[in-house]
Amino acid sequence: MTQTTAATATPLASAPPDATRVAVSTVIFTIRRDPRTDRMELALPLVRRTRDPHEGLWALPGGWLDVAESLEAAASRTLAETTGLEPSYLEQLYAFGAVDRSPARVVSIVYWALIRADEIPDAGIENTAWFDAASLPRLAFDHNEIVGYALWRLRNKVGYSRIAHGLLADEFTLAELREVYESILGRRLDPANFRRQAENSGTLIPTDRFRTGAHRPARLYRYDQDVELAERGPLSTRH
Amino acid sequence: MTQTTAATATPLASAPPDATRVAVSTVIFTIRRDPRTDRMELALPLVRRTRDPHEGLWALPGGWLDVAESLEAAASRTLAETTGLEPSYLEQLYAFGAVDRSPARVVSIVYWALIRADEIPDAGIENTAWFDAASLPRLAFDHNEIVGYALWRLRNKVGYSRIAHGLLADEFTLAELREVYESILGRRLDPANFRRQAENSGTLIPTDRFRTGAHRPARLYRYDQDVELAERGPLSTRH
DNA sequence: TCAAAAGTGTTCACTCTACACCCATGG
DNA sequence: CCATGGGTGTAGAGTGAACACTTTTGA
Repeated sequence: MTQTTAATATPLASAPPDATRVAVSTVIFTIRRDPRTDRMELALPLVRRTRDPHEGLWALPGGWLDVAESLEAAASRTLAETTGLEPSYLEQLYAFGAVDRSPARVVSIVYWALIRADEIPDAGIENTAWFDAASLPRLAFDHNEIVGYALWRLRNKVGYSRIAHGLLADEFTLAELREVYESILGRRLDPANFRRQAENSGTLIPTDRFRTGAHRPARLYRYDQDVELAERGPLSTRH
Repeated sequence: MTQTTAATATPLASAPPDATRVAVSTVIFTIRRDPRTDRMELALPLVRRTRDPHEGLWALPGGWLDVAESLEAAASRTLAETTGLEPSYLEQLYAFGAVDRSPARVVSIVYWALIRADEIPDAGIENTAWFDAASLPRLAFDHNEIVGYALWRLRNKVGYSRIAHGLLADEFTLAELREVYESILGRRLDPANFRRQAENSGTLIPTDRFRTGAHRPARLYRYDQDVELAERGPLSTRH
């Protein structure tokens, strides 16, 4: 089972033939209100491929790893280059390295990220579009599988950490926070019990401000910055 | 920030100059009884480096990724080549890719594994030795950090999954299982409560056999194979 | 018969869940 | 004043920690 040695002309400028190349991709979620159902839903940006493998299909934003940059730096850079986004949360997801996942041998280090809706530039970028995470088209390479895993991790992690933070503005009501959890977990949560859990988590700071609307005003909360740092695993040296 | 084009002569046989290379390493734990303290402890095999970067220091078993093998296959192969071990549990840990973690640019996909003491070949392998996971010497590259992260993951995962299985023989007493948990978590567990939790987990099958010893014989248990499969995440296509 | 591990029972504190209920606001 | 979401109270089920207690064996 050896790799073909035909020196095909590839558009990958400095790629040595016959070598394994390292790519970096990012699954980046935001949350938005579906105007039709009026429900919050997870969305992610995809980039339309303009070159040969899977040309025309949508793919995760990403690019090649530079020799002089770390994996996380590469994820940030390629994400910004393809989508213009600079997420507030970025974490390594998994390294995908099946031999047949691309015509050439590519190992992809995939990151996943969260971004607040207000951090998304208004001006769309050429060949980039946002999709409902629950109903994606067929994507290039193994990217459907990758998004599925990212969703699994997001749902998992929301259960024991405060990552919902990455999807909300600085101040938010408990109902807004609950809506984030509901759309990630895909089920309704009891407002009364959610409130108690959130208040007892020790990570929320009530403010003196209220969100006024059609009904009784709701208190605005902030996340406790101090808790933020303690929560990360042993690998997080960033920030 | 462009790539340097100097063609340096490197000892890495088929390495294209100036490219990022992909390595695979494995942190593989077993459990053994420390003859001095009579306590169970986690141990892992290390390989003494015989070449230039960090020659003489101990390092994790591993090697280069082959162009025609998957990441997991490479982890299994390099582990077998350097230590002769074939673990019963193998899972991807993390991809390490800091620019300065090696003189050359190397991205390491690190796996972690568990192996039962009875699966370890008696005959030691040249340049390989087992170390107490709690008191390691200074290792080559960033391998101390990697082992630390693997320990963190192991402790984490033992809380919500049944991986302790990978460290025990087919049949075991609850006291043996408890000792595994105690050595992983680093603290004593109440035998009575541990028994109830284990029995109520639905993953243990009591046998009719008993382990006889100095005192009252203890019932032997097996793990339920059916539960095994359901427990894995969405990525596990193996087996 | 005694030490020690195997195994059982009970209590307390805490958490999750369901759901009844009161409060405050805009219309 | 009333519909609606904000916010509180409370009772039941379930779980984990602590620990007293009984059972069974080898020495």
